[in-house]
Amino acid sequence: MKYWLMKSEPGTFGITDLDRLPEKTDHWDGIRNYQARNFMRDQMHIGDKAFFYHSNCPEPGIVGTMEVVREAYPDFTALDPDSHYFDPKSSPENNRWCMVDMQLRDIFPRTLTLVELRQHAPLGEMILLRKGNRLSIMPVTVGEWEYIIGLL
DNA sequence: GCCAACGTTGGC
DNA sequence: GCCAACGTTGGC
Repeated sequence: MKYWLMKSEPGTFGITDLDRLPEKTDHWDGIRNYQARNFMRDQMHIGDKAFFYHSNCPEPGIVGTMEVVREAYPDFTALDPDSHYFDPKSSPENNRWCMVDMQLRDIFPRTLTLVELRQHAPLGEMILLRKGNRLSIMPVTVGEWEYIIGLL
């Protein structure tokens, strides 16, 4: 089993939005970065766990956990001309993009903010904390996962 | 709203 | 295959 971190803007889709959905499950659509896509397509498996990270908001940070409940399948929003995520270079026969289904596990009692995470030396190597990082889906090591859970 | 960092595109 | 121009991300 692997561990991940997945970013979403709470103004678009936050953890409370996931909490309100049937089965607390949704497809993680709109990933338009090859590295993030490759992680989903090649390495994410049912049962993997992921941190839900709120980005581009007043208090960026980790707000809870999720679990992979469906492995990669075509991201239909790439084929929808009305979608913000429409990709004219994708077709039903050759859709460049994929998504996975995620189910909510825990909502943390407080946000583990980016500011707080940066204060912990054991997390110094986290991809999230590296300068210039922009990945929206990234792997997390077991050590990092357990350390972060321990901060709660 | 600014802007640094980085990814993607496309001309050559 | 290089690289300038452009677009996007996301913290601040």
